[in-house]
Amino acid sequence: MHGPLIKYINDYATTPLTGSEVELIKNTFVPKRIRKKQYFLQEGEVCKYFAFIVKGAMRQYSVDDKGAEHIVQLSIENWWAVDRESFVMLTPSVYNIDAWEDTEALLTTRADILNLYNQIPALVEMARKMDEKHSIANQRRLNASISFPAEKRYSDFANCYPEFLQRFPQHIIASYLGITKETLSRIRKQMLKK
Amino acid sequence: MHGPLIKYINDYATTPLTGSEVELIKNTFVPKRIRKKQYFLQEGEVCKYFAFIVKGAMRQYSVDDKGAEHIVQLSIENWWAVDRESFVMLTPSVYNIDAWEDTEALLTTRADILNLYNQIPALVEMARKMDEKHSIANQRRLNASISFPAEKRYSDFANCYPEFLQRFPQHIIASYLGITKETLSRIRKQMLKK
DNA sequence: CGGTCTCTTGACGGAGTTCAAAGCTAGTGG
DNA sequence: CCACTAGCTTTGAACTCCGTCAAGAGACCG
Repeated sequence: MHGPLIKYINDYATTPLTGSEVELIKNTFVPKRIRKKQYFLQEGEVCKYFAFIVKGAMRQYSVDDKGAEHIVQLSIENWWAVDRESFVMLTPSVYNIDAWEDTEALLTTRADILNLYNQIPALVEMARKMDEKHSIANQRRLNASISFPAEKRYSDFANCYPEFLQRFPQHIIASYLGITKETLSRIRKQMLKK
Repeated sequence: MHGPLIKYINDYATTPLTGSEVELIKNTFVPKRIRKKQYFLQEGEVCKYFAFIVKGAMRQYSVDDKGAEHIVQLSIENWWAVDRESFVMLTPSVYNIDAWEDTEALLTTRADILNLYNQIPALVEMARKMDEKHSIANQRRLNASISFPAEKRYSDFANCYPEFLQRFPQHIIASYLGITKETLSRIRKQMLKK
């Protein structure tokens, strides 16, 4: 169960985890099943857990005044699911996170992970690199959202994350891109002509 | 000259910097003047330096096919200026960073800062917290850009960063929000009526 | 089967863009 | 002290992309 997480950390760190470090991690990250449609986090709650996805798919979204969902993050295997703002600041979250497919995840709390940071340098390194990667991806997405028209955003997304097109339906992708499902449908039709 | 940076780090870290650590930092961060309109980074270059702004204001933006600028980041005193993607991955940047006002900054390279991370735990801690904060801010902005209409994005921005309204002209703010200067002008007119 | 979820299509409306022109402001030099 | 310029903001009119609403067509699953 913890294999993918250990591999993930080792891939990011310069020196591999020792046996005792692996044990620590196994004791700290607790396996949890989240069934399709089940909430991992609901709006208004504090996000207590940081989840590493071993299998499955999750989505993070806000809901506006009119009840419309806006997807801010999609995650599949070897990704993380968490509302960082709520997790770090201990403030109520404005987001919901739920499972789009039946999911197996590894959960840890803020206290436990801070504790691990003190004991496992490789984990600190991994966290830093992960944050950097995350930060970069967000920067790109932000730049795309203010600089590019919908069609280019979609084709960039399709190139960059082809797996996601298989795993999530179109109206979810549309919401992630900040457009409606109808607009995405029309864009795809346009693109076929070329 | 290094005072604000030392203070900044101490504010983020749990234990204050020792005298020798302060010395290390002073030797690693090199002061640099960047005059108004002068480039700190040009599109196509690799971003070699990480800048802490002691005094002044800078902007980071991309330029699209039609020559229009899209502001992705604005920074003033006690903020950082860098294209993280280029800095970390050593890839040519798609952004420009230039000084909007005469600026005094403290510069360091990737090699030097990685080196410092090994010697100053407080700096690692500061970097982690800074990344977290940055990540959170980006998440908010992203969510805003796909969830909220222009007027709400502007009023949120005005509440959150009132200093920026003083320091940057309207057309810069408009670009940062992903709208045209004309639209922002009309939005402000609307808001005055209320 | 019937129900739920998903995708498509059309007609209409609205938020925001584009283009063009004019007004405003602050700094510069005579 | 005034004239001039450059950068910034405002305004109007036409247009465009995208959202909204509504209806229908597949597809999948119990």
